[in-house]
Amino acid sequence: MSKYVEVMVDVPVDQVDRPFTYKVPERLESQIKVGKKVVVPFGRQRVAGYIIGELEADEEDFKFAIKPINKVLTEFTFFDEELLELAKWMSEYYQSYLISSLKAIVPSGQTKIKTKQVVKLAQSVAESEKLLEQISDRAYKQQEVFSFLIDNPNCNLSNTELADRLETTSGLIRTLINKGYLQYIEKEVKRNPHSHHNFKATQPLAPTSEQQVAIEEISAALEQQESSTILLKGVTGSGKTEVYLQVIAKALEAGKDTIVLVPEISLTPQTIARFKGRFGDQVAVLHSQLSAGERFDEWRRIKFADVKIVVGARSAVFAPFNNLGLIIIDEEHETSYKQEDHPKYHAREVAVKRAELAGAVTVLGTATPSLEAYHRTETGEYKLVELKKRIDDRPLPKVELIDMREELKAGNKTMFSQLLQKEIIDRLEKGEQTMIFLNRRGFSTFVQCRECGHVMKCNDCDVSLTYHATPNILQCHYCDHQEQVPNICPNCESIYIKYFGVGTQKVEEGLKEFFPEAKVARMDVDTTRRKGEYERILSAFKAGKIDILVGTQMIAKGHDFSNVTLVGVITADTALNLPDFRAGERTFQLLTQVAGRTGRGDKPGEVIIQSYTPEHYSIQFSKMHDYNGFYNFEIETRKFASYPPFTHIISIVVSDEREDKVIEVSNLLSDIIREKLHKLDEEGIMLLGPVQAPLSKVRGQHRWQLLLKGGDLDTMRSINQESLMKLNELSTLKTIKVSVDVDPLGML
DNA sequence: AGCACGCCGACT
DNA sequence: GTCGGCGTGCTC
Repeated sequence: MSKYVEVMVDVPVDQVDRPFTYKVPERLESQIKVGKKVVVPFGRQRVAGYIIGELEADEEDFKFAIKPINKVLTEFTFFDEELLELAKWMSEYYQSYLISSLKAIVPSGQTKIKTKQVVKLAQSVAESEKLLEQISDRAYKQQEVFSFLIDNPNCNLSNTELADRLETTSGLIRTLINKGYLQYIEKEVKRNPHSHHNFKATQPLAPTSEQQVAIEEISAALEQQESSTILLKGVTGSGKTEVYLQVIAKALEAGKDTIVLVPEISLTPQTIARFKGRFGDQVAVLHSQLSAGERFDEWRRIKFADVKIVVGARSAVFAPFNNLGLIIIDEEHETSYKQEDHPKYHAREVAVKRAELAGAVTVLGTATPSLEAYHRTETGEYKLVELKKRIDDRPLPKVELIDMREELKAGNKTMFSQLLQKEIIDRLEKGEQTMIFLNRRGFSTFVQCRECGHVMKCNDCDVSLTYHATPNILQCHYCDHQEQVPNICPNCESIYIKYFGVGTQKVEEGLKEFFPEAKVARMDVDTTRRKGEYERILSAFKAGKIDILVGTQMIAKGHDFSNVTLVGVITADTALNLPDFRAGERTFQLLTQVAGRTGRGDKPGEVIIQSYTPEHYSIQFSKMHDYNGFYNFEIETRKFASYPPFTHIISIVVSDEREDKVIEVSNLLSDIIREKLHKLDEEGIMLLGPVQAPLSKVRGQHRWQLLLKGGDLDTMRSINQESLMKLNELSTLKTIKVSVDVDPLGML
């Protein structure tokens, strides 16, 4: 009997999405463990892989020759059995390769431990003291360096650092090393991205009675020692974060670790400060701006050091804790929790699964639960805990709806309604602040020839180009392609080219024109691309150096500005016209979040929503701050049309540069699936399409789409998988890309 | 994904 | 006569 391992090789293709068995050479036996990264011979090459299983066997047990692994790359493991289990679940649920799921779990990029050469005594302190006397008094600098190290044997200084400190040269220290008095030792250094930050320590606040109830409910769940999920539905400004902080403290008391997920966009220094302020060094932060090395260091702190809490975006759900007790997902409804590339997982679903494996509690916090989450409180899957009141009983802001069609009829051709103008002036006079929200960046959303109607479009994507006034170009928001603004229509050579639609740049310009005395700033991807810019704008706003802040989604998230008493929404309907069954939900959530930015101080807030379809239920219910009204309406629509949460959707997108091939493959695949559905007599599962995808071309890739819709996800998945296998057998067009998304969030 | 094997067109 | 086109198949 000898030792063998099962290895997933780092080759993400269909044919090798299964473990391969390797022999463990005797010299490596002690290093073998599930979760370690290894190098193995694979065909004629060598590839990296992860150990996912160990076994004892005889050579004769195998029908084929077994090769030995070449190398074990790390002393530590990248995942334990629990995370491996989670990866397997993810691969199955989201139909992705196991190696892809493993790579999603493991820290990406650099996984080298950074070391530096530090200068140490070559002998013990006592012996060194004797040696010191041998150094001639003429070499007084050498004596000085040597005695410094005798006095401070535990300092970790490199040659140059030591030379700096003692005002000498690295050559002198090298002499001491050559004489055998000192030596170099490799020492690990940890990058600490927050070392320069000082976080002000905070104490728990006295909870309101509602917060107290929520804390008790969650604490009770924590004590139960079994997995459960709680939806914490709290209106904006109701103090959800304080509830998080206090239940984390409970988890800490019980010796359990906590993962806090926040949307990427909310992972700001202020957010981090709230957690570090309460729990100090027990908090690690994982965010996308960390370099690969910093990220790896934080990962190691979580795995090996005494970190108990992780705050991070989506992928922090894989934080390598082994005593997980609590997972908090803030703003549970946020779409950024869905991973865009394979495995296309949703962090909420992964969190609930991980909690199940670990016996932990998941808390989903939001003012506007996703239909999925709220529906599960009705089915009893999740427990519902509510915070209905704002802190200090502050009222929710008054919401005014403006019908922009009426404004136009009344002769107002500007993008600001009469009321919005009046209220902005009022705020400027009172020295209070205004936020103006718009979901489109750029200046104009499209550019059209008035003569022939030609719209300037991106060559590689099926979208119109957005005009950006600075730096005066047309830009594609899907592929970042830029081109010059034409003087004449490329189609009919007319000179009558007009800019339509409103973007943040245009709003900013408009505000400066209307209110020349006001200080106006804009915050969107374009103005915050440079590092630190985001922070700078927000702190200037907070400090009152800006009267009116214009922005996209970015300004809608979680910020707490007590002097903001007016929020304007330029057009509420931009998302409503998208071909997406979640359009209403998106709009309701967005308007509610935006409205929540005001009235957070002592002064009451006001919201003005401009719309061309103010009668739409999403807009009406958000005006009333009526989540339940919205939910009841929306859930009926979903039920009627068989949409999630009553069904699951699997989206299959076929793409290639050659549209005819895309259509051919789509049709073939649809025939295969339809035949299977027919044979299985699966009436509960529908196949829609193939149709040209709503976003029919991206980066030169034509896209056609098929949708499987039904209640039985397991069956849908197996039909899908078998069909794709069959497609692979039948089709000669194996280079055409087919991408599967289980539970897609958007239809685009 | 790589990489080799394998069977048909234009060239040192 | 070969060099090389990319179709097909395999990787413990």
